Amino acid sequence: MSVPANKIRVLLAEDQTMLRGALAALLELEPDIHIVAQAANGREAFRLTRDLAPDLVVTDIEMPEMTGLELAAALKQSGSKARVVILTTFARPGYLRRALDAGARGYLLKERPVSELAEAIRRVHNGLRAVDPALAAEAWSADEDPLSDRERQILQRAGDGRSSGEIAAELRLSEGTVRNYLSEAINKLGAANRVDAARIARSKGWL
Amino acid sequence: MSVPANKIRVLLAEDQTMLRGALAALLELEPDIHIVAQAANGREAFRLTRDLAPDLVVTDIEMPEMTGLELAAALKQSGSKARVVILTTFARPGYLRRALDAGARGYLLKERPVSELAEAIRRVHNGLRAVDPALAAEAWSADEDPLSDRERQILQRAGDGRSSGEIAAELRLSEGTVRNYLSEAINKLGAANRVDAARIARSKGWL
DNA sequence: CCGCCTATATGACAAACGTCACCGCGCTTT
DNA sequence: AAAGCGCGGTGACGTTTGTCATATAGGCGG
Repeated sequence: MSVPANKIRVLLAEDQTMLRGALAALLELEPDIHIVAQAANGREAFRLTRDLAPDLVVTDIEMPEMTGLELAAALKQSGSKARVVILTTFARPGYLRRALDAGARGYLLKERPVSELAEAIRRVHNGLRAVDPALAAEAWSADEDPLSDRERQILQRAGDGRSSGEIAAELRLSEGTVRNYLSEAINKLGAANRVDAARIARSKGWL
Repeated sequence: MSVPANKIRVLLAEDQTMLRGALAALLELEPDIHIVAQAANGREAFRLTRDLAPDLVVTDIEMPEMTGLELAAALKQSGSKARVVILTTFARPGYLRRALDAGARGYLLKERPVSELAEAIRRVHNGLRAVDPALAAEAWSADEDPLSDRERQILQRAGDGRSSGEIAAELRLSEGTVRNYLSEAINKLGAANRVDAARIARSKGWL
């Protein structure tokens, strides 16, 4: 493998200031990596990526304004050439699947040391993939998201403590229909009730 | 302020490997700070603090085995001379109050830059306090936790999707009693139902 | 011992929830 | 045109939840 003539130009998107700053400082110490910009949310990251055309975007998933998964999809759709590495706390198969569908080349957990992040950046910049091996294995055998869009919408709100009536009003459905969708979702997930169903779906990365 | 003759000996407790490693590396670059050990959970941090007697413990709150708040309380109770700085994502008044009750001298958010962490470490080592100013102000006017121990126990489980019957069996209460406690909690928190109540209590740091 | 407080329990009732069978409409597929 | 399908809706039924009034038993200061 050849040493790059120029540094890899990286944009870092992460909403937690302390982690973002610490990672930027450490990555900047690497001889072949340069942080061209930092963003505290997905929308800012999208704008900066368009303006600065970094080689690579390292992004968290759960951020305000726009999630990292939405960011990856938006970049892909806008024809950006920046490659995307997802960096997240969550080992949820559903997240990995969505990330790869959105064109991400790397998926790394915050449970791993910083050195692996630098390594993943190099691999992806060289056209390879960098997916956490344990998670990749798990994702292979993991179940598909069985929820429809409606069920997802409704389950999100139910998991937040809204009543069937409130959800129906918000989504302009009848209350009976909302109950029907919830019953379906509970059944599909093998849950005991709506709250349990929301918990399960969240844990799998389906919400 | 005098420059310390010897470095401040710090133990760092944080369960997320990447953040822990990055902070340790950056703090170690400070001329007056030395990381004597790292811990990935509260129990380990407690043991290492006993064995290594650091000047100061920087700890996350939400960790496996033992939370940072429990760690602070345990250190205080065991007569440890190590001072405690809490470092957390959550700007919850209830957390701050519990931290100070447990003897913590610092409370800093992960929303702040790394430089402030180093500064907080120095302040606390010099016998001062270091509490996030915005949060301190908010905590002053914040409401007291109105929940009893029983209500907290029950609300936790209800927020996880357990039924009244299941909770009753687990805690050896009658189902009616569980419903009574939940009704009380819902009323105290001004919530619409058990799930809403759990959400509110969590957001205030009472669960 | 008395009164009071707290924790737990009971019963009753209305509201919300979960389930199921079934309907109607618009769209595809054939 | 007929059949099938997905989405939304209805009605009915039993269960769970939320509320309230009330009860009992133990602890504790006076």
